[in-house]
Parts: sequence; structure tokens; C-alpha cells
Amino acid sequence: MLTLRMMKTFRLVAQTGSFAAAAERAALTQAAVSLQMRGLEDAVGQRLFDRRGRQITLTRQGRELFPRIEQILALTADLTASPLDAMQGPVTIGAVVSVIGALSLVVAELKTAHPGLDVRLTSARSDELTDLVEQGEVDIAAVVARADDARPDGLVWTPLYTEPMVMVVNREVWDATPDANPQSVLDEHAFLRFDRRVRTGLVVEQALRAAKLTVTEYLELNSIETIVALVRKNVGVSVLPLLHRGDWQADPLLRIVPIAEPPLLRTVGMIHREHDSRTRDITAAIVGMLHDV
DNA sequence: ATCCCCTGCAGCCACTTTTC
DNA sequence: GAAAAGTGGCTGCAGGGGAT
Repeated sequence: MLTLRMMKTFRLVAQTGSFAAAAERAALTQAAVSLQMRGLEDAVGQRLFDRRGRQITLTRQGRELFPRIEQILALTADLTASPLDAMQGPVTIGAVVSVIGALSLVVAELKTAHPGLDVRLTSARSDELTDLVEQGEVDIAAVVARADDARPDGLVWTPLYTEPMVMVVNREVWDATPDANPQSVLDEHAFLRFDRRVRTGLVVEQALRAAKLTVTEYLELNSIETIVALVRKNVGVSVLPLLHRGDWQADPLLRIVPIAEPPLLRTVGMIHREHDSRTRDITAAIVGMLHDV
């Protein structure tokens, strides 16, 4: 008998090109995947895989079946994820750490407007969140745009806002530096760097190079708020995205200094799966609320 | 030779259906 | 309603075959 489970597993096998990799993604053993795929072949009465030693490839029939199975899975996802009111039921929203502050305020507004919506908020790195959305573990995610501008297949990207890259420096330090400019401050003070393993860290690196600034590395960490707290304590200076809703300019302990004109921008946007009308509706509501503030 | 991945099989478990 | 039987799907293990 043809089951949705078989179709989901078939999609994973087609995407990964291996029973073992599909098994890992589906949290099954490889033998279970093998059994399911044989069951699927029996059910459709066609050979879907060429099994040659340790390699498997989709046969012509398998390749023809793939888009049809994708269509069926999208329809069932739409059916199960779309109650009469899209703003009801459970939804998992992910965000990179530097966006979760702004997002949590919007989620609170969303909950007030739609009490039936059961929101779970989670944070991870942009690339991890992209994988989680692709795998269906997370419904919607706010991530930093990839430097190469590539968008994974099957995901819809909605730009939210851009943030200029700026120097964040202690106000006393800035005022005490004669003829203060970004490089003169960096020459005299330790640099607090945002984690280069994540996309925001890469944007920082890009901004430093574009502005031809040289730094004396002191500490590398992955929390913008912690870096800003250290700047307030005069531990060092940093280059960061000027956070949406950050309100650093009003902070008496901070000085926000542009490092390039026009500034390099960090782009933040939302991703959700294609063919999923419910997450599309929720994303639209989040985007609307973010822009209204 | 070793590694990786697939198939086959026995046994287990959870769930459903049947019987009393 | 409870117990027994049937069914489906899983794991773990052994073994085969191609790639490195």
C-alpha cells in the first residue's frame, strides 16, 4: 500500500542520493528505508532506483515520479497545516540570536492579535535555521542573507530590513581621542569581533575590508548584546550591524560611528517553505507588524 | 584490505481487528 | 471490555558487492 511515509522517505532519498543519508535525516535505520523504498516500488509497480553496488540513482520512472510526489506532499502539508484560520495552532519560528529580540516583540503582538496561535520561538545560526526549515522542523525563520545571494530551492525568501554596519565605541573613548576617526580609535583600542563562523561575522569582516580598517584582535564572541555591554564597560570597540530597534544612538555610554559611505548593509529576511500557504500568511503578518513599528 | 552501502532475515513492539 | 491473533514497521545483525 502506498503511504505518505513512503513518499516522504522517497523525497529524502531523492534529495540525498542515498538510503543511508535519507535514513539519518528521517531518524530511521538504513534497513527501514530500504524496506520502505521496496514497498513503494511494489506499490507503484515500477523500478524507481538503479542499485549499482554502493551507488543508487533514480531511474527515469523515479525521476518522473519525484515532482508528482512533491506535489502530493505539498498538498497534504497545506491540508494539515491550514486550519480554516491560518492564525491558529502550533507554529515554530526560528531566528538568529541578533534578530530574536526584535522578533520576540512582534511574536508577542502576534499572540495578542491571535490567541489561538501557539508559537514556539527558537534560535540558531542562519545556515542551521535554513536546514531546519527545509526539513520541516521549523516553520518560519528570520535569517541573515547569504553573502553569495543564493536561495535554497523550495524556500521562499521575504526581505525584512537592512542594517548598516557601524563602529560601536565607548563615548568617553571617542571624546578623549584627538581628531577621532574609526582607524585612530582602532589603533588605540582592542577589537571585539563578532563570531566569524556565522554570516553576521562574515559581514563584519567584509565591512572592515571595504572600509580598509585594520584591527587589533582581542576577543571573538557570538552575542551582539554582550559585545555592546563590553563596549559600555570600555573593554574595547567593535564593528556591528546597527540593530533594528537597537536604540544605541540614545545610549549615553555609546557612540555610533559610520565607517563607510554608503555603509555596507546586513540584510535580514524571513524564509518559509514554498507551497505552504499557512506559513506564508503568518510570515506576511510578521512582516507587516515589523514594518508598522 | 578496508570502507561504505544495500539486501535479507529474525525478532521485537505497537497498534488494530477479531473473538469471546 | 478484555484477551488473543494478526499486521505493519522497526531494529540489529550478517553478508554481498563495488569503490577507494
